[in-house]
Amino acid sequence: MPGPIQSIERAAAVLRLLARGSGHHGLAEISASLGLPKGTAHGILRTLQRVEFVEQDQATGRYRLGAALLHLGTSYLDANELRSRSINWSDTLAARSGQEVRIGMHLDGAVLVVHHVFRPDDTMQTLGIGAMLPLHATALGKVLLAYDADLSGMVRRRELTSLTRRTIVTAAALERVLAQVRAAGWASEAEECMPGEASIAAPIRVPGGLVVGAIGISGAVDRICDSASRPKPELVEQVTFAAEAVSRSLAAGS
Amino acid sequence: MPGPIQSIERAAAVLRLLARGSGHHGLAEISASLGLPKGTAHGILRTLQRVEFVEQDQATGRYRLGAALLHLGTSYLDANELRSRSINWSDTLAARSGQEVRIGMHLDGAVLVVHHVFRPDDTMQTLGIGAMLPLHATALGKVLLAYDADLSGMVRRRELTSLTRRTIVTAAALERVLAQVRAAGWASEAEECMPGEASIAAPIRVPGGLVVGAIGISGAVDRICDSASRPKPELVEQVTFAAEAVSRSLAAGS
DNA sequence: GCAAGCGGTCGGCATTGTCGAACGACCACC
DNA sequence: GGTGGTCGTTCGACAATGCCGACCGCTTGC
Repeated sequence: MPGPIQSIERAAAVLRLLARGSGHHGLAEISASLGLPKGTAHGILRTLQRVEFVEQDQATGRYRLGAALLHLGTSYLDANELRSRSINWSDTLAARSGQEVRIGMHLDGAVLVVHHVFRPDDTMQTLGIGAMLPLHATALGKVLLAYDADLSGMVRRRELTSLTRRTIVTAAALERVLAQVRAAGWASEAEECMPGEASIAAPIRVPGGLVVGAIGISGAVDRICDSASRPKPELVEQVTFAAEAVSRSLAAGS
Repeated sequence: MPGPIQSIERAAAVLRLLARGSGHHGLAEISASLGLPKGTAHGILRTLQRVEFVEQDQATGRYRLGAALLHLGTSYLDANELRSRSINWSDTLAARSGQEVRIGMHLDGAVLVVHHVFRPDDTMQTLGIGAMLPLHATALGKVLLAYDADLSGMVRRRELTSLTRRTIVTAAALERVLAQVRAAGWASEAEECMPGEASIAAPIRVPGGLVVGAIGISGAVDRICDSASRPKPELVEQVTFAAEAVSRSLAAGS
């Protein structure tokens, strides 16, 4: 792959940096974080501002993400085949299981949520589309790791951040779990990401077997697991069924 | 404002182009649309692909938007003060009026929807966050036009596309309506955007009076308007009240 | 009141991206 | 089954482009 364009890569790095911390970032902070001279960083920000990818706080002069990105993000959703193919089956799965449903795919060392169906009974839940979840502490993430050797290799070299007392933090333990996932064809997690919460997920494949995403349910531990702290078999069956249905739908469509 | 960076502006133009049409675009089409040599367009796309702002269809070689944009879009939402300040009042307005509520702001000659509350009774509605609505055919858009001279000047020089039989298509008629909006402090629309649908909106201001957004309700014509085809006064009052509440919240916070 | 930090500006230098032509793969149509 | 057209991609020479570090005016916090 011949030379990528430097300024565009830098602009993307600026946007990624602004996306972290969800607050306002100063020019000095940005240029220091990326190791760029102030003048260079300012030129990039000035240009991103012109195209409304970045906004500047009039009072403080600090920078934040711009409105044009919101429209680009939803335009991506409209064109995303994984999402459009899985919407119907997600609703079905949510109704049958009585739990909230998420579709995730890999992005940048994390799980990107591309679709989210609220739990049928509950009303107020925060919209999760576009959120990033940890790979090693969610059922969705374990599925993506289990079927992507490059990805699991990358994660193994990284520190596994502990989110609860139950989070898997050693590479060896994670590898054992991933082997189980590959053997079983589905993954689960109980209180490894959030106390009191558990989840189950299964892989979505394209023809040829490549795993492009995962579908899963999540909810209170006592709703997802039985008395022996094992995922309820009927829920596992519902999730794997939905995953296969979406995979078939991806294969059929185009 | 000294020189913007050419390649970044071009990359942004590519992304905007890909966002239109929601489908897959070929390299030749992109380079032709932007008036760039094929080689140059390819370099930009190659770089955008590296940072996952763009994906390429393995089979056809065509390009589409990438997953990283989804996360940037939702990160923008998290940091957007207009949205966070208006969430509570939007829920209240939806409950009182019984209609769906939208918060809009100006982006690139259109209305960008930054928040959306479903109609309380109805269940299945498509999520509207991130959508772009026409300025001249929606109540939200009329509000934004009425209080932004630059914007209304820009729109006046543009062809007003007709969406229904009732859409305002002449600059003179639009200017008359905008004067009424300024006089009344709110805007309405009936079947100018979609047959059978009507809407009411009012401006959201920051301290100093600058209009930064609009909040409005929309629904079936016979729910929004009375028998004389005029917006129901009690709904107008609820909308303007909500708009002022959000404006006060913006003033108080930060 | 001073100094340290901020965001913003400027202009010389050379690195960087631009550009048009050529390449191989693919498809569709004679 | 050739064959023309179109697709995405590569390459290398040129010079226009964007990079960079020093400098400016301003606010903020000692």
